[in-house]
Amino acid sequence: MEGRFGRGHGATLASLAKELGVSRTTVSNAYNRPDQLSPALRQRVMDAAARLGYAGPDPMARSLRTRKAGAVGLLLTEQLSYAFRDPAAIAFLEGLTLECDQARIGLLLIPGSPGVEDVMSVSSAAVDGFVAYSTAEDDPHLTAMLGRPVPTVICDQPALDTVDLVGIDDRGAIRELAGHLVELGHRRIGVICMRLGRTRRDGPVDLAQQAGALYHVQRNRLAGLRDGFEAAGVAWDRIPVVERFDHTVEAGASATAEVLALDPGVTAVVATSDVLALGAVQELHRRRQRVPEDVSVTGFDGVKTAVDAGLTTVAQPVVEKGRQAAKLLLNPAQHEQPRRVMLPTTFVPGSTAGPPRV
Amino acid sequence: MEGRFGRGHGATLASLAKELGVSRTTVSNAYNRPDQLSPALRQRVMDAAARLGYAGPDPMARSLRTRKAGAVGLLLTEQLSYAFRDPAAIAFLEGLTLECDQARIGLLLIPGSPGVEDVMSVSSAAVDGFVAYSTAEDDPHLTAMLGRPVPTVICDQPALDTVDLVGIDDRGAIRELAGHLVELGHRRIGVICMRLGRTRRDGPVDLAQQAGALYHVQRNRLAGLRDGFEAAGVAWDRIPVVERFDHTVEAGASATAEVLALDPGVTAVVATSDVLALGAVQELHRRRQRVPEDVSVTGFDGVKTAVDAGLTTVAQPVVEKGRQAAKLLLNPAQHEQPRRVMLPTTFVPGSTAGPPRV
DNA sequence: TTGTAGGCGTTATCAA
DNA sequence: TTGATAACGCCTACAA
Repeated sequence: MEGRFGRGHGATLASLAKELGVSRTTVSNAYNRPDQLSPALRQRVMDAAARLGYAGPDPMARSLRTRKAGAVGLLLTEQLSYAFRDPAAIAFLEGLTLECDQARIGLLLIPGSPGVEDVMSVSSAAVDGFVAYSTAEDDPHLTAMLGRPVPTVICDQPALDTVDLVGIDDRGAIRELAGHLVELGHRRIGVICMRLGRTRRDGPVDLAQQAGALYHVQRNRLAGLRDGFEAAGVAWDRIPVVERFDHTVEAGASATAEVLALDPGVTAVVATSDVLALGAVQELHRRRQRVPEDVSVTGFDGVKTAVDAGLTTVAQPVVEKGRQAAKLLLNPAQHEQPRRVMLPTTFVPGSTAGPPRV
Repeated sequence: MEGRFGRGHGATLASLAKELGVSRTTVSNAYNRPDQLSPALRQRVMDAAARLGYAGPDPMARSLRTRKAGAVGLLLTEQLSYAFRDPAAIAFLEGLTLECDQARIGLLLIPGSPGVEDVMSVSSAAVDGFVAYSTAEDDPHLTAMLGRPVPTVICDQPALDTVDLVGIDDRGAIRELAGHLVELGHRRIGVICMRLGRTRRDGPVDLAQQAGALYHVQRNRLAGLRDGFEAAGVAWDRIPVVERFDHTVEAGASATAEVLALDPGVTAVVATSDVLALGAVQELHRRRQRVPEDVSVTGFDGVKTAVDAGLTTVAQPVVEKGRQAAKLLLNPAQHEQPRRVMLPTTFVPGSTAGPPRV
């Protein structure tokens, strides 16, 4: 990736200055402080620049000198392309960029998949700050990011007591959903959840695995469900909980199949995300089961396609999470106290949860 | 955005070297060429780094020295947040990031709205190359980008004979669609299109404005429609063409209302994008018109929601456009000849185009 | 295996 | 209004 059709290859601020017989300061000022210069001289500089194919101060040199990159980094800890497939991630990015636009700063998407141990992409990212979106507690990219001497904000997870956080009350929100199912009369349910750790694992998870999940959001959602169902006297350790590493509709469908194999008598399938829930509905329909007459289904997130499809779920303000994260980053903390922005969630009744079949 | 909770603020490669009583080279090697170092010494370096809070070589200084940023820039010439609202842009980004992931390089989203004349965000972006996505021919951001001495690829528009391009045959593709409508019997149609220039304008456009459009894609699509309809003996200058600056479903709806006011007798509304077409369908339904029984509607792009809704349209491989753009950028041209990657389009019959009402 | 030294291209400070 | 000088923090021949 070098050169291009022989255009402006070598001119620098210094070479321009020499050509014009002025100092480098003058050329620099022509670009950065037009008012510190006679218009005539400035024009001479600009003309010469055009003639020599000088496109202005080199961004890297400038960044080194000013200690500013003019960009913030987004750490996803997932294939970058995932961000454009997952509706919640897309909405989060929309919120983030809303603020970036306003502040006129760039957003650098930093590559780094869960399996990759190489954190060079993080340690060598030229940014003025980082936002980490929903990473595992033990992710090396996260560690690398926290090591960098720039402000940092975490969205969703993990909650660390040295870093600003934007999130929601996952545990409380899903507990409410559980309460709703309990009130409808459900006592025999199945749960499908997103990945609990960074290594691929698919299948049923026991209590220890639930408690040890390094994705705090999932851990909290499972804990919230447990809160809700145990309050109604349902033994949590008898509820099948099936994990999926991939967060796709297909994964939700196959997880549902697995839940039904584990307990064919469930009257409700609770998913910890809308995407998985959509898969559950799909699998149930494939089996000629009606939703919610035969089996109820609930999700989490409130993504548009799910809400449009009538899913019973909990909506969280994802775009707003992005905005708040950017705002925290752009207005760094004054005190030593890390800041917490907890956003409200809303129960979405939908039409996929009803009384259990009798 | 300075500092954070007093963590590692000052350590540099040089200070680390002094602390350890070794040369800067040694410390540098510890990070960049571990094999050029005795494991013991390397460990000493890393330990000292951890102790002093040194997070590794400064990215900006490294970039300056190596002349590599480890990122490519994406120029949208639109609010950044737009990229996460427009389905086609999202798909393009997915394609782009698919390749970025593989190459382990970052993607820098560069702010710059159509109205903004300040191109600092472009001239000071620390990137190894640029992809410009569908910009106006006269956009100053584009000019600034082309001035930078790094490789560049343009997607969709404008077609410049000095720059690599990825695109489709807009004119031919939509001509086919026009032919389809002609065959069905449509002779009286209305057209709604996206913005033709960088300044806000909404309303009917005349022939001169069509020909002068600085967004080549729109110009070509209108030309393709003209080709198709004139071939059937329809006088193009009698066809109402309504422009909308905003690319939203609402804009499509209001443009449709305007078309219908201009010619209440149209039997088909042709939109130059699916998003606008969706708005057309919406507006027609609001008016209790059946689609396609009363009025036919066609789109362009083949975005998922539109295809799912049964829209008659032309599908283009948007994700693939992103991949190809990234590939061109990552494998720079060997010759002086600019490269052209023209991707195939597919006619999607859908169910929103039928014979005209009699 | 380790050290020396020059320079990447710019901006900040201070003086003229 | 303009110029001289000193960093910014690092990489990399080259030498030892």
